Formats: sequence, structure tokens, C-alpha cells
Amino acid sequence: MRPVALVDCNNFYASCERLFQPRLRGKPVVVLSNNDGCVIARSNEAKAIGIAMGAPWHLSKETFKRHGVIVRSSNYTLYGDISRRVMRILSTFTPHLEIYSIDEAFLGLEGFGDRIEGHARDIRRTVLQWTGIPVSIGIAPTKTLAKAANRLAKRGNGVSLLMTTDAQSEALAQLKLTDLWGVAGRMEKRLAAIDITSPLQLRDADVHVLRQHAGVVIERMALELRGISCAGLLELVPQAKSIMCSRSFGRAVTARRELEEALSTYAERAAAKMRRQDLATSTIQVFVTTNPFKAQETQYTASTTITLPVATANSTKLVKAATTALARLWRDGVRYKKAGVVLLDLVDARTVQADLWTSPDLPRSLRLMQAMDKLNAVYGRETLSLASSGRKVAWALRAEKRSLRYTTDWNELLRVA
DNA sequence: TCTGGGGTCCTAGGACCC
DNA sequence: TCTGGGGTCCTAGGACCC
Repeated sequence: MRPVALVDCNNFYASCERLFQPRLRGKPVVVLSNNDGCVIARSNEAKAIGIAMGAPWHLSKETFKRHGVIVRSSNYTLYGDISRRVMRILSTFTPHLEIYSIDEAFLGLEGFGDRIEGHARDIRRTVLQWTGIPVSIGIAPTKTLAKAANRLAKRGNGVSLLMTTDAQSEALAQLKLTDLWGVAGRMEKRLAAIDITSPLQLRDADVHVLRQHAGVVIERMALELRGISCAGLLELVPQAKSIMCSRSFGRAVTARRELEEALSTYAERAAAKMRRQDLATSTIQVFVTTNPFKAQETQYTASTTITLPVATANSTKLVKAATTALARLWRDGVRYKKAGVVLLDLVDARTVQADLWTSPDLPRSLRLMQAMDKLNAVYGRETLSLASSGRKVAWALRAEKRSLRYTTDWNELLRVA
């Protein structure tokens, strides 16, 4: 069995703040989200006081003051920098590293045999010595079990090994369902409906029943808890599947012009982020919501998707699409609290070329159908994707299969067929 | 008055096609 | 014009994670 280690930085943002301000050591520290909205990190001392993750700052100010809690605004540049240092150190301990988040990484640790726990302690000591960041390490045959092991490592002495069934059973007996990676409130309720209320019950449940009543995600989780790996290490950074830019507003927005400006800005920022990754998009989604915390107010959440005939990385086009999308979503008299832009269907920008032509009103004739069938027969269904918007219909012939460019030229498609 | 932002994966339901 | 089954694709929304 190949052991997987999960290395997790303890209270990462709070620990980062402490590196540069030693006076914060031993004191309750919390880090706040953008706009100082709510708590996103807590030191152990802050947790001990009972400060909850996500606690809204404006409702907690007085409590914090009473307990002498030190409050910091978040500094993502700093956290990103320290994260890179930690990851670089981890990479010297194994060739198999998956950076899972800013403060966590999975490590493949095969080949250490009995020395694995000592190796984990080395990793821990080195990271602490070279960066000042304390980490916890959980080791097990699967990622889900490694996550559980990590939780116990945090309660104990920093390293927890769950390589045998006995150790796993004993560990799972100490955890709640919601301690597991992937189970939160909703899933807990759904599982309770089929009489599963503990991690051990979940592990030992009939997978068919799980699949039917709780879905494939939970089915896989049960297998992972048994030591059967359903998710390997992702050592190569996968291409992004979506890029988002969204914000909550400081106060409710009711003017259309204001919302339009915000969405234009988000579209531009998302496009810039996309270009940095050498990607292009043909699908832009816009969403708006009211304030869900004001239960007495009328709620409105909506999103809509615009499909462009061709993938683009052009800000102007995306801003225009976002504006069109807003026109669909806009309702007078709504108090908007949050809005955002999501870019989907990302493709490598270098494969998309601009020389395209779109028929303004292509009829869905019999010829079109026949041509489609022929093209599908020759190149397979995957080679063609239909991009349609209203009455406009265009065909894109994928670059890698047929030619080096996308085309929407109807006559050219007929020639190919 | 003040409750984050950026992601992934899955599923239900409708549109559309043969 | 009606009937209908089987299948795919798309969209919106849910749930979860850090």
C-alpha cells in the first residue's frame, strides 16, 4: 500500500502574521476576510475562546475586545509567499507532491517502510526551523484517511499514522461525520436519513445503498475510508476549468448603472487573469444575488450564461457579453448585494485563431443535418461543437482534429463533408 | 451599516435529435 | 399531425472545500 501524507500548516494565516510580529505569540489572533467582513483564520488561543470560523466581525467586535483578541486584516501576498517557501521545502522530501491549497499538500511517501514516522517528524522539524510555520502530518493509504489522520495529528503530537485497519478503526471512532473531508451539514442530514451517524457506520455501509441515497461522492468516500484509493496524487497542475471574479458590495446596490460598472470591472479582471494563464473562453456567466442574511427582505439570485461564437481572450468582448447578460438578469427594485463573472470552457489561447466568419442567420436545413451527420461519421462527435445564440448557429471544427483553426464557415464545412 | 472569494464536482430537468 | 422511446447536450443550482 502506498502511503499518502497530508501536510497541513496549523492556523496558516494566523501563523504567518505571527512570524513578523512576535508579540502575537501566545495571544488569541484572528485574521479577517476582504473588507474585514468575517473571520477566516484563528490561532489556537482564539479557538479556545470559542470564536467560530466565519464569525462576522461587526457582530463580534465587543467579544473580541473583551478577550483581548488581536485582529489582523488579511495579506494574501504575504501568505502566498510563505506558502511557496513551505512547498519548496516539502518538495525536497519527495518527488511526489500535490499542492492542494495554499496551506496543504499531499505527499507520496512510498519506500520508507518502518522509518516513515521518523521521516514525517523530520519534515515537520525542517519546515518549522526554516520557515517558522508549524505543520501537522497525517499518513494513511488514501487521501480521505490521510485527512482524518491529520485531524488527529493536530489534537496530538503533530504526526499521526493510520496504516493498519486497527489504527483506522480506532481513529474513526474518535471523529464525527462532519470531521470527514467532504461531509458538511447537508450531507450529514442525508446520511442520518439512512441511519448513518458516524464515520465507522459510513465506512461499513453498503455502497449501493450509499450511491442510491447519498450519491456517488459519498460512495467513493466510503471506499476511501476502507483504504481503497479513489483519488490519486495530482502532481501536475491541471489547467483551470473556470476563472471567477466576484465581490460583495459594502451596501446594497439598486442602480443598474452601478451594477453594470461593477460587472464590467469583474469581467476585465477575470479576462486578465485568464490571459496570464494563456487561456481563452467562449462561455461567460454572470450572477447576481441579494443579501441572504436579511431573511425578511425579498431574495433574488440569478445567473445566466452567454456563449460566444468563438473563444476569445479579449476584454472588450467579454465586458460587452457581461453587459448583455446583466440585461437579462436585471430586475427593478432589487437590492443587489453581490455579483460576479465566471469564465468557463477555457481552452488554450494559442490554438484559437481569429480569422472567423459567422453567418448571421443560418437556416437549419436538411442539408445542415446531413452535413452534420457526415462530419460526425468521419471525425466523431467530439470533433464538432455547436455554438448557438438565439437564431445564430455556427459550427466550430476543432483545431486538433481537422485543421489548424476553428471555422464557422458553412461552405467550408460542406466541402469537408 | 457592517456576514469573503475562488474553486471543483455532481445532478436534475429541459431542449433537442434520431 | 400525432405518438414515443432512447439518447446527448446544456444550464442552473446544490454541496462542499480552503
